[in-house]
Order: sequence, then structure tokens, then C-alpha cells
Amino acid sequence: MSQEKIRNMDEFASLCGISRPTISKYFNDPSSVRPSTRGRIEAALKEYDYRPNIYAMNQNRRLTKNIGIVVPYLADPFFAEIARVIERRCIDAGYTPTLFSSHGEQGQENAILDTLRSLKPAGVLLAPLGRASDKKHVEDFCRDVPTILFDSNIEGVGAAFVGSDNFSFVSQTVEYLSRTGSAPCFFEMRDPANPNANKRRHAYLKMMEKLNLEPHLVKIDGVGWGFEEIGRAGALKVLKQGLLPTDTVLCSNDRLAIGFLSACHELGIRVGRDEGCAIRLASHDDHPYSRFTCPSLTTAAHDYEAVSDHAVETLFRLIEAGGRLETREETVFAARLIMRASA
Amino acid sequence: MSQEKIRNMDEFASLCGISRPTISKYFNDPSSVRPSTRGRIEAALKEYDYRPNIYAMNQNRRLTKNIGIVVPYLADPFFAEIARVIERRCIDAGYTPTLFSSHGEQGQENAILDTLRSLKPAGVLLAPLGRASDKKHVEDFCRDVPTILFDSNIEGVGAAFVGSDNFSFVSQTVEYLSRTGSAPCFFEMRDPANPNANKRRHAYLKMMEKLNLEPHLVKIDGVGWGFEEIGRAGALKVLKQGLLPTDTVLCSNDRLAIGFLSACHELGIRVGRDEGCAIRLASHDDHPYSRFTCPSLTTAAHDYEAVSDHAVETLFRLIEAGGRLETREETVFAARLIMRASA
DNA sequence: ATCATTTATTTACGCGCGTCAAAAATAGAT
DNA sequence: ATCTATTTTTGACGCGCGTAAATAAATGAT
Repeated sequence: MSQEKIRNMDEFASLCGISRPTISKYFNDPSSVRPSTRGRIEAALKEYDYRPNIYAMNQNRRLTKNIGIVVPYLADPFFAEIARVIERRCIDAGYTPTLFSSHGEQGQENAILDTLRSLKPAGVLLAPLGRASDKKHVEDFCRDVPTILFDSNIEGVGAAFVGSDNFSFVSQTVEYLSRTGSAPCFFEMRDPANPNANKRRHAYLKMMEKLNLEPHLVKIDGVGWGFEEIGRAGALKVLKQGLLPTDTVLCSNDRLAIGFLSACHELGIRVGRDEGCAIRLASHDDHPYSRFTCPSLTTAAHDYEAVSDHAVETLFRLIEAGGRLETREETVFAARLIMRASA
Repeated sequence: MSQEKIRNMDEFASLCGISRPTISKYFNDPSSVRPSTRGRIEAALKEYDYRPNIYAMNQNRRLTKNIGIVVPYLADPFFAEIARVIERRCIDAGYTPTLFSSHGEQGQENAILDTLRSLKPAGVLLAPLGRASDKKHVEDFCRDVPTILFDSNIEGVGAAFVGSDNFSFVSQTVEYLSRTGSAPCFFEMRDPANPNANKRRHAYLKMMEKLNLEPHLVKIDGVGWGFEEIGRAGALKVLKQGLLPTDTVLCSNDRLAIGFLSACHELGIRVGRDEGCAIRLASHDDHPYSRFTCPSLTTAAHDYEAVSDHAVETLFRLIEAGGRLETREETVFAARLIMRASA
């Protein structure tokens, strides 16, 4: 590796004896130049270690190779995990992903979208806050920037939505629980921030009706994204006051269930399907920690891979199609029931 | 808000009746123009919603307003949390932070540093992988880009290091555990990726010597960043084979402890300081989930705020000083013992 | 060897903004 | 009203690269 520092593409071009426009073409798409030329460029690249100035590149390109990834709450390992997979796919496809977290705040989400707009990204993968989103702001953004929504849907917004089939989640857990013991009540936040929560409640009610069982909704108070603490406080209250209508509980999501388990332990209530357990508990998401809770959580798992892959593939299609899709696509993937110790 | 779309700074300048160089100056530092001028610009800004092209801006500025934040493993909520706080501080100071995760892989860390280099950031806050880092690569990077290391240190690399005082962590837990019951053994990975782990082991050995107690290291196998699973598998093995030398266990970090708790529950071993508990367990970090484990974890907490604040402040000082500090600073903050149910 | 086709070169302009120097305008004090 | 210090304007150049059109060279099949 030669030590000379190359200032710009002109210099690099003369150093490898190729004209600048050809070099420019190469960086835009290495396969667009003749193999022999490409070889010479790549040899010189190893020799001299030159990288084009991304600011100058992006200023003049109508579309950059940037992809924005926005998640509502990165402190939730579920989102961290899905972001990781998506990131990988984007890099492999030659894009430059940038990760943003709204941290559960509308102001942050709006600010991120504004920032993204000026980054002129080729496309954006957005998991919106949901109920807390500034719908108009998101809508305006999606009109200007090719965007795929994932995780939680906003009707009619964005070029497509990729997520999980909430009915598939809930139907499997409800069916399993009621088949193997008493039917579950549904434990959830009174005012859920995430639209999936509402769909899951509806799915629960529908399933219970279908199975000819009496539904019980246990709604707990709390706002924000600290679901574990909300679940814990809610469970403590419900358990102390003996308000739990059944000995089988289905939580809307794993993070609430983690809080529920914490409350049970605090009160000396044993959870699980074994003899001597007072409560069976199940939930949804297959949160990365759900297999380490005590007891480990019976839950319905997202098809992480499928959601990530399909979201990314749809975005690439969208980009190649010039930012518009024929019709707005909605794709949801089924859940996989994971039986562990809690129910 | 007028609907006309402004193409560039020239257009915006004429629209608010101020010359372009003054507008440019304003965007560089709003306080550098006369208050009356600033008022007129900001009024026009609300009227017309113009944002300068960041690519054109950054191309010509020798130093951008970008700040890179690199963490080793974002799926660990500890890092997600600290990243969130740091991000906030940077935004408030008028910078544009970008978050990267190495995902536990050297290749990723190197790639991130390369990307960051071409982003010409004003500064970088880097929590390196540790033992898995390509030391030379990190060193080269730090020579060229103003960088503060945090969380885990690499001797002599970067302009400063900000982290936690591992001795403070371990001395408090060891002292507490041995005062309130039998002395702890130290449960850790055989080959820890993080340098803090080594410091904690040394601190444990030193404290035990000081207290005139016999130290016991329990080293478990496993590689990578899936600490919970490593802790669980290791604990299962140790517990099944009856190799635990004491009834009090001090884990190197909370994530191992989460795995340990999971193993105990699986084996029907009760953990806690109550009557009827076979094992007391404590650890370090005050992981966001440690208060929700069953039982809740007694642990030593990082001073998140102090570490984040001081890291960011040091970076700002470094930036203002033109990228060089007189001497390399190392600052570590003490831990706070948090007594919960597990010990 | 010839010709059609693909690929590379030459030349030149433009992108949006940073920045500089000299000139003009403004503000605040006397 | 006058002067000085500060701020703004004018005019102009450069940054590093995308991109376009015309030309030249290389390729590959006949």
C-alpha cells in the first residue's frame, strides 16, 4: 500500500491511467465497466486506498445509496435485533443504511423524518411509533420519500407494509392455552401505543367467541414504552386485589409478561404448567429475553427473518421501480408457537 | 407556510432580502449574526421552510457537525440506553449524531470506522469491541479522527477514556456479600471479550485477599456476545456437577447473571436472601432488565448519566481544542450498590 | 482485413455551498 | 452630526464529483 494520499478522483484517475468519468462510472456501479478496466481500477484501489468524497457524490446524484432505518424504541432488543438483520441486508446489497430510534417520542420521530428527508435516501424502512405518531407528518414524508412501513401499519401510508399477522399470533396462543387448561384472560395496557396491540385484542375476542368461551380483558394503566414496569405494576395491582378472572393469563406482548412474572415472583405466586403453579402465563413476540425469564415464556414468535427479508426486498423493488408501486402492498407473516415453561 | 419550494441558499437569500454569505454564516452559527438579522432569517425560515443541502455544506466545510457513536452490541439494552443519552446530548449541542453497532464483529467495527472516516465527523465516541477489536485499525482511526473511547478502554488509544471504575463495582458487591453471608465465588467467562471483565476479576481477587477470604473463580466456556445463553449453559453445567464452591455467587455482569438465574429456575434451585434459598446471586452493571428478573438482581450500577455526560463533554472539549488534548485523560466513575432480592 | 458495436476518453458545465477580500452600510457612542 | 467598530453586501473562486455530447479506441464477428 503506497503512502501517497490521493486528494480527488482526478488524481486517482491519472494514477491508474484511466479517465475520471470511467472511474466515476465504476464507483456508481462496478459492473458497468469492462472487466479488464474494472480489474485495473481495483488493483489501483488496493495500491492507493482512495475513497470518493461521499458529500460530493451525493450532492450531484439525484438519488443517493442511503437507506434510512427507523425504529420506535431501540432499547427494546426486539427492534435492535430486527434492525441488525435489516442493516446487514442493505449493506450486502451495496447500500449505506443509517439507523435511527424515535425513543418513543413523537418529536424525535418527526425530527428523524426531517433529517432523513435532507439525506435524500434511496428509500426508508420505517417502523412508526403508532398511535403516538404525527400521522400527517409521516404521511407527508412518505409522499416525498420511497418508504416501506414495517412492524406497525398506518393505513394507506407508505408504499407497502410488512409485518406480522396478529391473528395468527393470538389464535395459536389462545387455542393452545384453552386446549391444555382453562381459557386465558387477556392482559394488556388500557391505552396501547402500538396498533398491533389493538389487533391482538380483537383477535383474542374473536378467538374466544369462536371457541365459545367467555372473554376477559384485563386492562392496566400506564403510558410510554416502559412496558416491563407497566406490566409489573399492573400485575401487582390485579393480583393483590384478586381481580384476575382466570388462572391463565395471555399477555399482549412479552415485555408486559416479563413485568407480570416479576410481580408474581414478588408475591410468591408460582407460574408455570407444573403441579403447584397457581398461574399459567403466555404472550407474544418471542422477545430475545423470553427464553431466559423464570419460568421461560411460552410465546408466539415473529418470523424475524421473513419480515426483515421481505421488507428489504420490497424496498429494493420500490427503489428500482422509481419510488412508486402499482398498488400498496400489505404482507403479514404467521407466527410460530413456542412452548416453554410458563404455560 | 408558503408552498414555494426553495432550491438553494441563493433563492432563500433573496426571499428574505439578505445576502447569501450572511445566510451561510447564520447556518454555521446562528449567534454569529446580529440579533435583528437573525430574527429576519428565522422569520423567513418559518415562512418558507428551507434547509441547506447538507452534502454541499459538508463538502466544503473542513469539519462537519457530525458525531459518530459506535457501540459494540446494540442488542444489549445497556448500550442502547447509553447511546440514547449520548445522542440526546449531541443533538442539544447542535451536532448530528449517527449511531453504529459493531454487532460483536471485528469486521463490522472496522467497516464502521472506515465509513466514519469518510463522513469527516467532528468527533467520535467509540465503545470498542475490546479483545475482539482490530487494535491497529482502531489506533489508525484514532490518529486521524478526534475520538473518545468509552465503556472499554484500549491503553493509549484515543484522546481520552471515560468509563466505570471496575474496582468500585466489585469491591462494593464483594464487601456486601461477605458481610451479609458467606463470601462469593466469581462467575465469569473463561475468555471474556470485554476488558472490563478482566479488571473485575482482578478486583475480585484483590478484595478477597484484602478481606482475608479464599477466592474461587468459576470460569465457564463460550464465545460471542450471547451472554445470557453462555451464563445459562455454564451455570447448568456447574450446578449439575455440584462444582459451585460456595452458596454465594458474584457474576461478572448482569447478562451472565440473567442466564444463571434461568439455569437455577430450570433446576428448581431457589435464589435469594430469604429463608429457603439455596443460592445468593449478585452481579454488576444494573442492566435495564435486572430489576425485572426473578428474583430481582442485586447489582452494582453504572453512573450512566455521569459517564454519558462526561464522555460528551470531553468530546466537545476535544473538538474545540482542534482535535488534540494536552494529555490523554482517563476518567472512571464509581458504582452504586443496588440491593434487590437476589442477594 | 473490415465493419458494427461496445466501451473509454476528452472536454466542459453545473451542483449548492464555504469562504475570502474589498466595499458599503449600520449601530452605538461621543 | 461625527467617528469608530461592527456587521453586511458584493463579487468571485473553488470544492469534488455527476453527467452529457462528441470523439476515439478497443472488441469481436464476419
